[in-house]
Amino acid sequence: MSKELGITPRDENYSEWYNDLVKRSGLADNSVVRGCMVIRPHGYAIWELMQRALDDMFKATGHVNAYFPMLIPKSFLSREAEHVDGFAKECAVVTHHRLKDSENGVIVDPDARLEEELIIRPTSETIIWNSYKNWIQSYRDLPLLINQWANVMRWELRPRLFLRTAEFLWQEGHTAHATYEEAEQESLTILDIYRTFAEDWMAVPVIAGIKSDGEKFAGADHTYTIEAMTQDLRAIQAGTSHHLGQNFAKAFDVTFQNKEGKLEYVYATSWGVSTRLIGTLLMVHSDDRGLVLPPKLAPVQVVIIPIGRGEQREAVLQAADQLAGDLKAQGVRVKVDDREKESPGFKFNDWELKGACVRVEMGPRDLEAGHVITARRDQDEKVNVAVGDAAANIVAQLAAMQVALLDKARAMRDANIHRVDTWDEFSAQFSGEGGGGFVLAHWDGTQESEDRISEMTKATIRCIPQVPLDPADETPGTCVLTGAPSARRVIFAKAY
RNA sequence: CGAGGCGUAGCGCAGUUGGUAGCGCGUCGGCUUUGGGAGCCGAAGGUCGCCGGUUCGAGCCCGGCCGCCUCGACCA
Repeated sequence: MSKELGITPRDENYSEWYNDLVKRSGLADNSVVRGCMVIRPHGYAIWELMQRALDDMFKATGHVNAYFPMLIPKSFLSREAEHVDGFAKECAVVTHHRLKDSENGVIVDPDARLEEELIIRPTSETIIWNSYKNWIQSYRDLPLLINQWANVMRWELRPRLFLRTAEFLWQEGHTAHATYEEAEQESLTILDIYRTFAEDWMAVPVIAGIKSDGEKFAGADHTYTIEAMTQDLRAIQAGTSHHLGQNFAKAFDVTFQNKEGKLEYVYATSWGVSTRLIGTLLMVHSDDRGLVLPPKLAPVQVVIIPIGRGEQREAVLQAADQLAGDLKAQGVRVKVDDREKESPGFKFNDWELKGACVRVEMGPRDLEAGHVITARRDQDEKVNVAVGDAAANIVAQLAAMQVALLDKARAMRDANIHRVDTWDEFSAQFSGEGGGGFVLAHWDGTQESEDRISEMTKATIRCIPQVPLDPADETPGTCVLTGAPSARRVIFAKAY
């Protein structure tokens, strides 16, 4: 059946499954430009739902939105040494501002070379801090809590739809604070928003923690992250929140006068989540029949499929519209699929592919019996529901599904977290084709060990959990590679 | 940037020894049909990735180029 639907089964080839899923479900296409993607309406609708939920949470914690330009003077990138190192290899550069005709078609006009080349933002710290310099003079100007929704470009050599594209959509928060502690609090507040969003909206369980120095953001003092596990048992970084210390304030000379009248450099944070969240959502919940979306982020939560022709059709459609109206009144995103050309069977498959959470089948036989048939996307059974109870019942099913998806994903993840104490066990866990799950192991804290481990096993340190998964994980031990002392276990995994 | 694979109708693919370009799905028209991708009849649809070579003749052989996908090194 899956073959007919054009989706490669997961256990046959997981990455092909993912590509098929994205394309067949109508979320996105590859662009003619390598690495870029066309986000189609169904995919963009998911992004809009994500944006709304996150934006509300940012606003509720005192943030405001603004917009900064996409083009950044090349010189800005090199102000912060680590920052330029981190991004130099993947920047697109604007060099000219005019085209002209020639025999071979349109060409770049060599006379229109820019005096200073411009970088298409890979992230906006530099252009934003250049503005903050002008906006901040006094402690009264702080904190400055700004977010922007934007596109950015990182010239990826190996793109994957939603997971890693050259251009992607995201939000990036950039805040300025009077003290280190306040900036720390901000970065943790955001980390908690991300964790809450992942779990309560995406139904994706995540482990919040801090990145090792080797994995932190280029230019950050330290980086917090939320890490999820995909169905092929790899880790995926779903969001990051950085404490930038005074690095960017120093690079852009942003100082403020404190209450004592003394000049100080401000403290900064930056934080972001991207359209990668959509890829994460797919990787965690979807199956061989298509999208499985958590109700809170499903563009179509309920689809009603009227069955019957001729005289029957009119009555069925009327009943369908009635139910749709009842559901809409309760804030449910519902669609009546009244296409005449397609058969009911086609529609069942089509909406399973597109990830409608609850399907309602409604035909003459049901109307006569005074019920409708419902089917939850994450379950196999069909359930009869009395017409009078249908709206309330379906609303309850959506709520139950939201919870069930999180529970299922958490059970899957927890079953694939391993505690390992010897190098043999460790390397065995990551050998072979599988992702290997999350491995909690002791690490001596050195960059050298981190690099050697990733070289040998392809597994990297995903994070040091903020709260230990088990209190015993913070019992000192010895490094799984070197045997040197270690304060706590950290999470290793192969990552997207 | 390294290794492999693939470019033929909108999509998915076949194309034998070099001999007039095919199949399925979709599309369009007609009839019939609606409870898990319905049926029959008919029709439209092609720069065989591009350039060159071999040949009487190239989708097929040879050379070059371009693009895409998968896997590695780098990354949200």
